[in-house]
Amino acid sequence: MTADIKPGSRRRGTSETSAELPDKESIIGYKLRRAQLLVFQDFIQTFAKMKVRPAEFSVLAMIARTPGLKQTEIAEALGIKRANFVALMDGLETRGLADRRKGDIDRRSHSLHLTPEGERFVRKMIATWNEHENRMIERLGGAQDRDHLIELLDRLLAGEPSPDE
Amino acid sequence: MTADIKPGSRRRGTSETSAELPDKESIIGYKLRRAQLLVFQDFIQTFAKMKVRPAEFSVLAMIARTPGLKQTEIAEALGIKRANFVALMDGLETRGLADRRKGDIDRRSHSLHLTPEGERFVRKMIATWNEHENRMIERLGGAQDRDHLIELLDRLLAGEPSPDE
DNA sequence: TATTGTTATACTCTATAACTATA
DNA sequence: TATAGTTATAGAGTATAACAATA
Repeated sequence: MTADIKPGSRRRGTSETSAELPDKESIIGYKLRRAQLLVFQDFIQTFAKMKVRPAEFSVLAMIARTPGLKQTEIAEALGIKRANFVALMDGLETRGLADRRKGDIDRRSHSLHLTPEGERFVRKMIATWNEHENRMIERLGGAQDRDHLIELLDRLLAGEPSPDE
Repeated sequence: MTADIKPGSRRRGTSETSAELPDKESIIGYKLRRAQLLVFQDFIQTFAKMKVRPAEFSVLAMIARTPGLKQTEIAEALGIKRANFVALMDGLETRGLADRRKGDIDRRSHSLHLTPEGERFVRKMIATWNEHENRMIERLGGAQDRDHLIELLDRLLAGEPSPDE
């Protein structure tokens, strides 16, 4: 259960095994949190005019990609508790962007779809999103670096269940 | 102001300029959030027995590295609003780990120090932290990959002011 | 009995305004 | 007048328990 870190890589990082005081600049979780905050802040500013928050964006994008999924399926896939999903979906429905349809076979479930207005809204949303995402890719140094970052983050996430109930 | 992404890197990522529906698996902010949540969850579990949360850890580590800093200096460096720092510091003081000393020159300010018990606590804390951090480094593939991840995150953060008031 | 969606609720983080004591 | 620390408070985001309708 000991770490067993690969050797020959101490060019710049801090100690792995000693009792050295950690510097926040080399702590994975700290840097991850700061970077995530920055990216979300850019996202929120970019989408302020459209009144779309990150969670709403991910729900709309997922309904657009795969219409007809059940509420619980979408909530689970995005790591949102189904209890908290209700108010989020209420908002999208009130704004006329998406709607719930009673399932034919299982009448407990709701399948989710975009309204025609929701379809139009999502098209504008994607354009705005490209603007934001390209800005982040530029900061990273290009799409290749983006791919590399995603790969490293996937390694952290590998084999983990969705953080849902 | 258009993106101007480096060419020749479309091996795996999704489109940068079209109106394609984004897949959550290739969205920087989404992956960043999930990875950060996972790392913090591991941190919280690892430190459950010591009753130390991430913010408390970073404050204790910073006081240990640089004793005598003012409250506001530490709060700002860690991206914590000074109003929210008060309760956090109250907790550390109540537990006998750190204390505030009235500044000699400027008697409005408080300089922060560890108590002797705080020093002992921090030593145990660092050992526990190494356990957690090594687990994360292992997941990434080694210290070199950790360094690479930190570098990519630093690019996102480059030139940004601390997200403080 | 179990599951889907729902309500109510609570707890943590974060954000802002206003106060006090010093400067 | 401005600053350091503080208080109070409000808003997100997230977590759990329990209920009604349906399976």
